[in-house]
Amino acid sequence: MARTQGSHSDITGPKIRAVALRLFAQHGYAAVSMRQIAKEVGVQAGALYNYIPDKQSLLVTLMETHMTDVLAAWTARLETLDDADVLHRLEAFTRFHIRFHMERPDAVFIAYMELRNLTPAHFTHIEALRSRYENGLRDILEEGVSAKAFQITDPKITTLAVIGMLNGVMTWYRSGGRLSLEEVETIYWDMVRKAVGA
Amino acid sequence: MARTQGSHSDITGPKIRAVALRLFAQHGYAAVSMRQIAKEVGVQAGALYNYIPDKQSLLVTLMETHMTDVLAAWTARLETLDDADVLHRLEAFTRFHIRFHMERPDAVFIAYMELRNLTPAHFTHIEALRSRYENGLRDILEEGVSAKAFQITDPKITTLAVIGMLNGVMTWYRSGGRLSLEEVETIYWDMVRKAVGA
DNA sequence: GTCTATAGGCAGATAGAC
DNA sequence: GTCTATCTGCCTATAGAC
Repeated sequence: MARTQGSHSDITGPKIRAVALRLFAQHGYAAVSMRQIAKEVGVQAGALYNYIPDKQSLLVTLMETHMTDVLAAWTARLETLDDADVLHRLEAFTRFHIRFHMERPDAVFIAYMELRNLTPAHFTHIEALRSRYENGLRDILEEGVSAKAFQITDPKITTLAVIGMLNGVMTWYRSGGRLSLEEVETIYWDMVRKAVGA
Repeated sequence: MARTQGSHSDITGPKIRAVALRLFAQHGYAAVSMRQIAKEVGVQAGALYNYIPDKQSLLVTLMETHMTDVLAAWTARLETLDDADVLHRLEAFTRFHIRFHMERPDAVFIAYMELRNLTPAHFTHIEALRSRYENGLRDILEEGVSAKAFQITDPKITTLAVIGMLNGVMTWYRSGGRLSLEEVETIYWDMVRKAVGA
């Protein structure tokens, strides 16, 4: 049979990751076959193995990329706020978290839901990245407690509670609904501010 | 070959559901085979089909059972509080939600994570049950607003934010840690109370 | 770098014996 | 009600041609 497509393709690698991100989020890692990914990329299944050693590595790459992206983006945002007081930094984190995560719902979903499909070593690695990000919020809360700007009994738990609350947005918000994302941010910021006693 | 086990077993049905609940939560619906379930139940794969028409029905049954259990338990709890004021009802919901869900982490995880594996009809059914439960919280919040006991700009969103915050407990709390569940409940109740402006 | 073809194995579900 | 055996089909990953 004649080959159906020629070689050449510097974009096949990124395309594989983009397709996998969408399919893994939609159906779950275990439910997606390499053949499905290949079909949507537009190559045969065997060709995928020129870009990835195996299916699991593809998943790890997607999760790692997402976590380092979040970290880098928040670090960059924080640098623009060096002189801001602790309340403004908390507001910045709240709005940043909602907006950044709403822009990549597939990556967010995968980074949380597919942790159980990682080997222990990969799991530890990904969770370390997540901790570094969450510590960004914890640092703000602890500074607010020291400065007596916040009334918090347990900054570690408050960190987890706030992150949990903000993550909830991803489960229900759809653009084109009753509220703009800006309005949702403001409502959540109001709740976060009150919850920390500021 | 001789059969390895005799017939009779009124407990095989419940056992199948218990095993499936654990395995689906641990590895994900798509990653668990009927043979795996059968092995842990102690029967051959074919025998499972005396109890369930197919794999998907098993998943639906688990999710439906969980949702009706939550609804029934909260309804029962609410009936013991008929004369309580709105602040006490909100506290009761907060503590109930954390405690009830922490007692069945597997069912909670499945009921949230495996929604994408449902047919549209099943999805609608399960989501309707979830809405009925969440409306229990929304009713409290709206009553609190009417009574001017809470300062909330948007009860619908506050409902989702509070549920999201409380659900976060399931992702990190492990018994035997630094805090008892009672203490965690109290910390979260403190945040919920402040967040609604009570 | 992509193709075709295939190895080797496991999947969900069913049939018929007991 | 459970067994064994099996149908049919898809899975991941690799080999070798071009």
